Amino acid sequence: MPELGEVEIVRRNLEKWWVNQSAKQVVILDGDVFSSGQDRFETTMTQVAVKAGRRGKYLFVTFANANVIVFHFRMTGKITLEATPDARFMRVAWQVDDGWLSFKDARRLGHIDVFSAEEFENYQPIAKMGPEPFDITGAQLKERAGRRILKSALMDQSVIAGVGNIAVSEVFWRLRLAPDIMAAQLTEIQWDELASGISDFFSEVIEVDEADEIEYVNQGGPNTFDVYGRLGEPCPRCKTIIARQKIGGRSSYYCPTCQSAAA
DNA sequence: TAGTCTGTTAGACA
DNA sequence: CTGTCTAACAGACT
Repeated sequence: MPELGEVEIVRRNLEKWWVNQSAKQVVILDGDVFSSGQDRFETTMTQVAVKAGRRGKYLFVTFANANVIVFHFRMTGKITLEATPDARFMRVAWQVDDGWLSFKDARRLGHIDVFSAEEFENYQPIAKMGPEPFDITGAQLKERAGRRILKSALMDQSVIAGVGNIAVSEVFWRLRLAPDIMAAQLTEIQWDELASGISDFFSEVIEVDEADEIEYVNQGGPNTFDVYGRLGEPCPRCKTIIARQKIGGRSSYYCPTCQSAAA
């Protein structure tokens, strides 16, 4: 579920489903999901969950004993609530008042860590992460991005937290930025538009996609985006056929007319 | 079928 | 340090 908006939706769901309770039963179906702390997982899960938090694309739950369990979904991970759990793709499951929560991950790229409070403080991916999109100005974004290809800079989590491949395609289309534009080419006004555009995009995702289970465009879910995943379809603005180009190893979808380099 | 795609990111390399 | 590429993995689509 991977970009910031979807992770935030799961965080809110966990606040409803899990916080103020402890797991009644815990089942580990695939111990490989732990990149650290498997030996502390079950004892931590017996504690009451105090808070569900998020930084960028990382989701974490803080427990009564101050331990923190961190979830990262990578490409295809999710947390579901089911009355009768379906074991397909399930890696870990735990029972709460409303049913069974489980971490599911078809591609098995996601991971879980169990940290003490101090270890969590020092967890580098979060410690080094840039500001949340809701808390950054255009000028700050410009300074942090440096002089790289803009897309690469935005996807660097230490520049700004939570931006992924879909957000880049969608926000670039809205602002009419060419997919391969360099950071140094943006005007001050465009930096401001970019900072607010990213923040608006995530706010909308959270609003539109809020649901008990996240659906992925690439796994049969509906495509609610303007250009992402729409190769060969007409641009919603000008009807030019949407193209695709790899930038920094990741596909960018864009309108060759609206998003010309000169713009 | 076989090849190509996929919402991520750490680590290897130039 | 910077940027670029790949692996990790498994399923869906062409």
